[in-house]
Amino acid sequence: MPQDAPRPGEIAPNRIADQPTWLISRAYARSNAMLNAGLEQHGTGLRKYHYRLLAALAESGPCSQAQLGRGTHVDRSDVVATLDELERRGLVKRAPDPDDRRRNVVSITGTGSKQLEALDTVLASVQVEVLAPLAADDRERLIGLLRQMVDG
Amino acid sequence: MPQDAPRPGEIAPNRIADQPTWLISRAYARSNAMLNAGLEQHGTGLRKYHYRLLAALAESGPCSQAQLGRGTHVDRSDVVATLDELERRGLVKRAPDPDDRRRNVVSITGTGSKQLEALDTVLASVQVEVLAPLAADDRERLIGLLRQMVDG
DNA sequence: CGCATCTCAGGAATACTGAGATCA
DNA sequence: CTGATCTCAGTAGTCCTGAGATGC
Repeated sequence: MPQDAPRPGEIAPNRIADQPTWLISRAYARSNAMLNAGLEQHGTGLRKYHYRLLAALAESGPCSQAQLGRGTHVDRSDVVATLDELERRGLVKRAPDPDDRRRNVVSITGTGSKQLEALDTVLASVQVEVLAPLAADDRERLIGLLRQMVDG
Repeated sequence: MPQDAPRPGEIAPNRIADQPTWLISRAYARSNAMLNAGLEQHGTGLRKYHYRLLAALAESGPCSQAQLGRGTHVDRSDVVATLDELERRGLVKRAPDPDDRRRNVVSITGTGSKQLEALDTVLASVQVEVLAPLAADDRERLIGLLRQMVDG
C-alpha cells in the first residue's frame, strides 16, 4: 500500500508547488501510473517502449531502427533491446535492408497488429482517465498548450 | 551528441502524438532536461530529490522524514538516502524527536539555506525557460490546467 | 576520410517493494 | 495488537554514454 498519500495538514511546499517543473513532474507521475496500470491490466508484460515502437510501425510502415528510435524518442540502445523482446514474441520482424546493408527493416507482424489493437483499446481509456479531472474544453486546451510547448 | 533529433520527413507517429500520455511524457522529458542542466550548471552534484527536500524543509520548518516524503512525493526509502547525503554535506541535521521516539526531526542548516537560495536562483530561470515557447497568458493557463489535473 | 547504423556493455537517477527493528 | 516510523537491501524501468563492427 502506498503510504505517501497526502494528508490534511501535512506539509505541501508552496515554494515549489506552482513551479512548472514540479507540476509537469506531478502530471507525469500521475499519467505514468495510469499508463502502467493500463499496460499491466492488459497482462502481456509489454511496456511503454513496446507500445511506442508497435504504434510507430503500424502507422508508418516498415522502417529502420534508427528512424524508429527518432520518431518515438526511444534511445537507439533501448530500441535494440525492445525489438529483441518484440521479435522474440513474434510481434515484429527484422530483415536486412537490401538497399542499405547497415540497416534492418523492421515490420510489424499480424500477431503484432492484433496485440497493438488490444493495447490501443486499453490505452485509449487511459487517455480519458488522465484528463478526467478537466472539463471537456479544458482538455483540448491543455493538449494544445502541451503540444505548443514540446514543439516550440 | 544526441542523434535522435527529429528530422524532416521522418516518422512521427500521429496515432500517439495527440495522446495526453505522450504529450505529458514529452513535456516531462523537456522540463527534466532543463532542470537537470540547471542543477548541473550549479555544480554541486545536488539533484531533484535534494532540492525538493531542502525546499520543503525551508518552507515548512523542521519535520519528520515521513512528513517530508509525503509532502515532496519522495519515497520513504529515497528520503533516507537523500538525507544521508544532505547530512554528510552539512545541509541538514537529524535529531531524535523527544515527543515521539520513532521519529527524526529534520531541519535545514545555515549552510543548507544558503545552498537552497543559490539553487532557487538557478531553478527560477529554469521555470522561465520551460515555459518560454508559450505566450504570457498561456503560461498561466497551462499552470492552472496542470494544477487542476494533479489535484483533482 | 567522415558519417550513419546496429549492437553490446554499462552507468545513473527515478520509483518502488519487502522486511526488520523500534515505538505510540 | 495495530499501525507508524526509520532503515536497509534489492528490483525494475527509464534514459543515457561509450565503443566496436559494419557499410554508405
